[in-house]
Amino acid sequence: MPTQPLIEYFNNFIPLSEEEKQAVESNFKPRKLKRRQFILQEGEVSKHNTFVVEGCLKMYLIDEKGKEHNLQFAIENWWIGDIGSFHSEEPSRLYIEAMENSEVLQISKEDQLDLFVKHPKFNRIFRVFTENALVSSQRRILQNISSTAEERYLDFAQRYPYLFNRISNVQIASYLGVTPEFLSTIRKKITRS
Amino acid sequence: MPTQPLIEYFNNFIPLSEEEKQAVESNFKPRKLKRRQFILQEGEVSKHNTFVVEGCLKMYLIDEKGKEHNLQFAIENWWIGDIGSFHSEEPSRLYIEAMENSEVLQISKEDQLDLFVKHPKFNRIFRVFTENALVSSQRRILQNISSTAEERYLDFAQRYPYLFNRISNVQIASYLGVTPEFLSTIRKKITRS
DNA sequence: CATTTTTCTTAATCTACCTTATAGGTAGCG
DNA sequence: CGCTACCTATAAGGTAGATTAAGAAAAATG
Repeated sequence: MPTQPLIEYFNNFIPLSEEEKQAVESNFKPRKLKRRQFILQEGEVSKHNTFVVEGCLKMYLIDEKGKEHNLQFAIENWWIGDIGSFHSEEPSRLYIEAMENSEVLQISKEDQLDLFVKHPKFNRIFRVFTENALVSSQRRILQNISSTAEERYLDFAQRYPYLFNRISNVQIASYLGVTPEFLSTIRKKITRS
Repeated sequence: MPTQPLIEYFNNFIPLSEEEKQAVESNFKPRKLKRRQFILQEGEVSKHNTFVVEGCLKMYLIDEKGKEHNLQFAIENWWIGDIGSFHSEEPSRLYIEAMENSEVLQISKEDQLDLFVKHPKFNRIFRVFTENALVSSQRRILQNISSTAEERYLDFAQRYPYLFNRISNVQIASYLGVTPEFLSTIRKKITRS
């Protein structure tokens, strides 16, 4: 049963009934992704909410100069998706790409609405997930407007050690909002001290 | 009835039954604030979720150098609160302060949970609010890591004209993550061109 | 295994933004 | 109304971080 990890994930959060487990089983579709494969590209409407069973993905913006800016990473047991486009059904400005061969579970908008109506518990579960995501997002904003790149880098290493040891510095630099060259000088400075 | 603006606000979003209106009426408490008055200070646990009926508030962090960094403003029909502290019941790192004499409606955590249980529609309403807040928050992160201060300033002016004409440049600078002095040079450059 | 692509580093030059200081203007407040 | 606090502008000098370029190491790909 490919949805097992997701059922466990929900169940750890709030215990699910058999019907609720069944609903997860039937509404989420498994999908295998190869490294470099996209599940969303700029201009497309985001049709799915995605849970990562195995692997690693990134969501990013490409600016007018062609540079990538990472908004989010997602590894095992994380969610990823352009919520704005998913709800407004307007074209996304973002890309979501597998950084490793990955395995995900996806739910469509209709199926998610259906899940919320038939099993209201998920309304509450997703409200709390979204609240948690908002809290992280706000913490990151405060850090961006109040800390130096070095402080942000050290915090990232502490906060996400599993990501830190899994992705390249180029990707971390893009997430922090600095160039890879400058991240390299930061790293040199840190090891010296 | 001081909760009338909030009831209208909810009702415009999703029509409410009479019992639901009644529940809003009885769970939200009105409160008048004077300019400079705090409804949250660093070290306190955030006990309320706040809706602004009239006036203007800001939520900010004070860093180790004593500088304020604005995370959010709120005027009429906006929500403000430290969601992280509100849910975790851990001390907040943030301040929420009235920038004008204001009138707000506040709900406590128990009352909000009670509202969600007795009137599940609010679960859905608050899920959608939180999603919208997350989308804005993510847009701001992308802007912080990919745009210059000048671009962020022009975007702020376009996106929030009512705020732009209501608060000082010092406050805008703090929100954008630049010093007031540098914002002043940006403004000079813009008017010249 | 060989080849191509990506990653990390270093260094020089350049720019966005900060710091400190000064001063006139504007608004809150008794 | 007048005082005080805050706000805005300006400018000089300083620092964080970008850009460009180039080479070596590591990893992906076939």
